[in-house]
Amino acid sequence: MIRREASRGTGRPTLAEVAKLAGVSQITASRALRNVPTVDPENVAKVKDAAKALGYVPNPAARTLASARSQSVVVLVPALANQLFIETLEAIHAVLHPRGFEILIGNFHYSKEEEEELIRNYLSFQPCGMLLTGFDRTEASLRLLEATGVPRVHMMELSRTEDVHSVGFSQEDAGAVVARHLLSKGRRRLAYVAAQLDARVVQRGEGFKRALAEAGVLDRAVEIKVADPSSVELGGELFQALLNDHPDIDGIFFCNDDLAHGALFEAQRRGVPVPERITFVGFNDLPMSAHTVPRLTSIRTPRAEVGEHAARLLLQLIGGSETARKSIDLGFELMVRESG
Amino acid sequence: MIRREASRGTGRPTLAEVAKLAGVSQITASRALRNVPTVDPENVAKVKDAAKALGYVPNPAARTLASARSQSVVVLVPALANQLFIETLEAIHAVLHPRGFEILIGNFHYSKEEEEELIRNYLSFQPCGMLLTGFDRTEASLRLLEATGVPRVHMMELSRTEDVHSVGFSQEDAGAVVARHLLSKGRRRLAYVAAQLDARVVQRGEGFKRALAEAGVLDRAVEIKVADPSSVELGGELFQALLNDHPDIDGIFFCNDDLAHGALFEAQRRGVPVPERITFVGFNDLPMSAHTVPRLTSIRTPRAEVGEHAARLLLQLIGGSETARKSIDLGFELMVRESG
DNA sequence: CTGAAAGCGCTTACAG
DNA sequence: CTGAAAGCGCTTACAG
Repeated sequence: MIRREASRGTGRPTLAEVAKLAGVSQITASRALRNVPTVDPENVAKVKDAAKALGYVPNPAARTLASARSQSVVVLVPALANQLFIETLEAIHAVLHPRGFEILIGNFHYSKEEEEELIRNYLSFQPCGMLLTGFDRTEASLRLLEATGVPRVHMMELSRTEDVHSVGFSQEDAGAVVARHLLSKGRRRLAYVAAQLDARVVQRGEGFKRALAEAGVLDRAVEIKVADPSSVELGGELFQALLNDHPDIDGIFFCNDDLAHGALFEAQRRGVPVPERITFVGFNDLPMSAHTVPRLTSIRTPRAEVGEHAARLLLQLIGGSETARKSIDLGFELMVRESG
Repeated sequence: MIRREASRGTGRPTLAEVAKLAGVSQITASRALRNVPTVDPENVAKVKDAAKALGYVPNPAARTLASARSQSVVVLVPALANQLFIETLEAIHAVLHPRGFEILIGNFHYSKEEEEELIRNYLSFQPCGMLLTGFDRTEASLRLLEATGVPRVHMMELSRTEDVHSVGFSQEDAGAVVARHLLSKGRRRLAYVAAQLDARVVQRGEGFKRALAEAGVLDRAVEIKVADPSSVELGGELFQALLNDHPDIDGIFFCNDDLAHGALFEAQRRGVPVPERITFVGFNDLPMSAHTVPRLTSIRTPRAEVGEHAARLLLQLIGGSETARKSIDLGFELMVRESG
């Protein structure tokens, strides 16, 4: 055989080769490529030219091993089968990928135990930052996070304490806004229909009930909560159950649009006029909600914006900025449409 | 401060410490933990006990650097904002994660150029395998894949040649099945409405038209194709346009369920009875399709199964199995419901 | 079945 | 602003 591959290694050009071609030491080449500011601009140019000429691509494993820190950001979400988090992930990606960060996506399926296992596992990759969903997790998860001291930002909810960074909006306030909207439409016999009972779903319900209490109609309100995963099908079933048990309900707040869509289909099948007989309000404002029959009134949540701001905030923390804001409230918007 | 962190490194227990505690050499410890079969079972037990006692977690960066191969599998999908690929990803994860593989998800947004950039980027992580969507990519992408020789499996379509591994079903046949179904319902003036024109959408259309040609009704058929991303909204718009230009159309095949859902809403708004006046058939059978009004007839695609089988096949290739099947046809199923 | 040595490709820490 | 040396934590290749 004429030419043998190196018996070990990747066969790709290395930093040493780049340095040699550029006529500088390896460490200077390393600094130049990482844009360390102390390097002579002339040398930076030489190194970058050499890297380009050789088609040099840094080896992330070597970099991580040497620095004990990867260029990976871990993002933990409770679900993927959910437009919500996809939009958030895309926004995160759009901020971090161009800056050379890798994104490791972990789906914990609304399970704290699964999240704990993911945290344990991903920490072994020495991520340079983490983006987490909310604040509700196991004690062990919390200890792991604190022990490693990896910079992190919590998404979707706002922290009540000053020791963590968060980007989101007030789930409680959003629930209260829905309640006041239904009341303004003259509805008095109201229901909260919820599934997939995570902390945020509970908070929405709390805000909803708080506003009903303030209006003096809480005692007439109904709450249906099931732990099952949300789905269009479940929405139809819960609506049917609600109608059977409480035929005089005149307004429903669904904890998410999926449930509301299913209820909309079921209402139509049963000939229950929406909004005339019952008013529907959803949550999240999925793209489809503007097109259903009738079009669904819903709370538009800033999903993409949460991802974008959380990623930017994390970037500041990774960069060691002390001036980073602790908490960013992005708000929400009630989209009033035909269903109520 | 009482205790300082080590100035370099992770501070985590290392393989050397495990080996020392177990009373064997480092390389024996390494082999024991990787389940290399040649190690004395007694030593394996000692090493595993020591690892457990120390809370040892392998350092993936060191492993990757030393072996020039990571434990990561790259999965490239054209979209995430799409129930389809989420289910596939979940199935892949369920197979690979328990076996210690990390999954790097790349979304190329139906762009071949973006896919090429992702391939280039992810290859620097030295993945041990890749799961790709379909066969339609740039020349440069193909060269990169061939050059590195990373084991790979193509998903969703079936390969026509014998040199690549694939798991999927015949998109063309599925299109033909839809056509024959519409014909069996007495429909003769048919349309194919498609967006997001990737290779698979085109193949479905080809199969559809082939069957129409065989039935002698192709010359009366209409095709609407737009390159825009699919959405519920677009489905409504395309349906409206079709109705205006070709009011006598009596059956429509939508290239995916999202478009069909939008058309269903639009039909209802305009008072066009489905299926009486026009029959609708979708593609993919999203969970919602069984619940719309009317319930949508659609082709159920084996999305989760594709992910599962592709991951298993890849595992065989990674393990060096020569007996792995080249191509796995998982088929599809026409779910006949109310819309046609 | 086991091990000492070398090496993977980078960055850190220190010195100048 | 630059560099020689050491080291990160593993696995490979070879020898026994």
